[in-house]
Amino acid sequence: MTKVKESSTIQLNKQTALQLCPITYLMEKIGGYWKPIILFHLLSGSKRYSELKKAIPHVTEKMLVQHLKQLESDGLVSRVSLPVVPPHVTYSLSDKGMALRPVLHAMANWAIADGKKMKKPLFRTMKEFPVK
Amino acid sequence: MTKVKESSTIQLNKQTALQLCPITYLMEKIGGYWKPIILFHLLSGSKRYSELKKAIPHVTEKMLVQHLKQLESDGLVSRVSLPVVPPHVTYSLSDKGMALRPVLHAMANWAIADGKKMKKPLFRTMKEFPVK
DNA sequence: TACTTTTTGACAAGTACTTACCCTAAAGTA
DNA sequence: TACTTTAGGGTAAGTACTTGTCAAAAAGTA
Repeated sequence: MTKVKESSTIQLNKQTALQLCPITYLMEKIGGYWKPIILFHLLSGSKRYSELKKAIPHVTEKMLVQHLKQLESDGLVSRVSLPVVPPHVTYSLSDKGMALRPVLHAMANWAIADGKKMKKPLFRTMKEFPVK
Repeated sequence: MTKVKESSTIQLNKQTALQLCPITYLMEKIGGYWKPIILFHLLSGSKRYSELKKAIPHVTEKMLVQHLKQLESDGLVSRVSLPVVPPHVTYSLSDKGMALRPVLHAMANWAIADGKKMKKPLFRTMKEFPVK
């Protein structure tokens, strides 16, 4: 990940904000565009790197790897690498990551409900997105 | 908001991704660092611009205004401006925004649970964050 | 031998996000 | 008169995010 200037104003203020706003705390962990999407796809079970790439077609490999690394170092995702050639790496949600299930479900439900209002509904039911 | 190059690869791919992944759909609406934080603060009732600024001390005015505008144009937030001097503007959640309550609650609950594991818990209970 | 497969790493370049600083309007107050 | 208040707008500059392209490693297959 790109290094962040530690001394900037926000960085300092964030210290206190983290202790005041739970959402701010969560955004530090899974904020950004890709992380929730990645976590959601892992909700249905562990996936190989290439499976994730297929499941999230519009993410670049760069982003996928980068965010998986961050998620791993934040303890939300477990990485298992088999020492074979070609490489075989699987990612899955850790217990801590699994604790995000209600959040991801709430997100998906909102999207499904909101998407249904359109002429051509985007999604039908939550069943389309099986959970392990 | 800064204009987005419509012809980029992701933009095109997003079209299809939106119809496949509900989380992607939601991230298009409230993705990013600040929006969930703003929405969370509006959960406890409508707020004046200056109240929001106080409640979220580390956001710059630029960001606050920009995201409020986007949230308004996405129909999640209502803006009421009284034609007085000095200006008096209040923001509140629309019905559509209110529908995000379960999402925001799930987020807050996760943060509270996760924060409790630390030596010095970040938050105590959800009661600290009253909801209208 | 040449090509394929899988999971990345390195680097350069472009795009988006965020900040910092200065400015306004018009009434009320000192 | 001078200063304060509120809700932003404008511009420039810095920082972070994202992409695109090139490359490796080592076994298996044509």
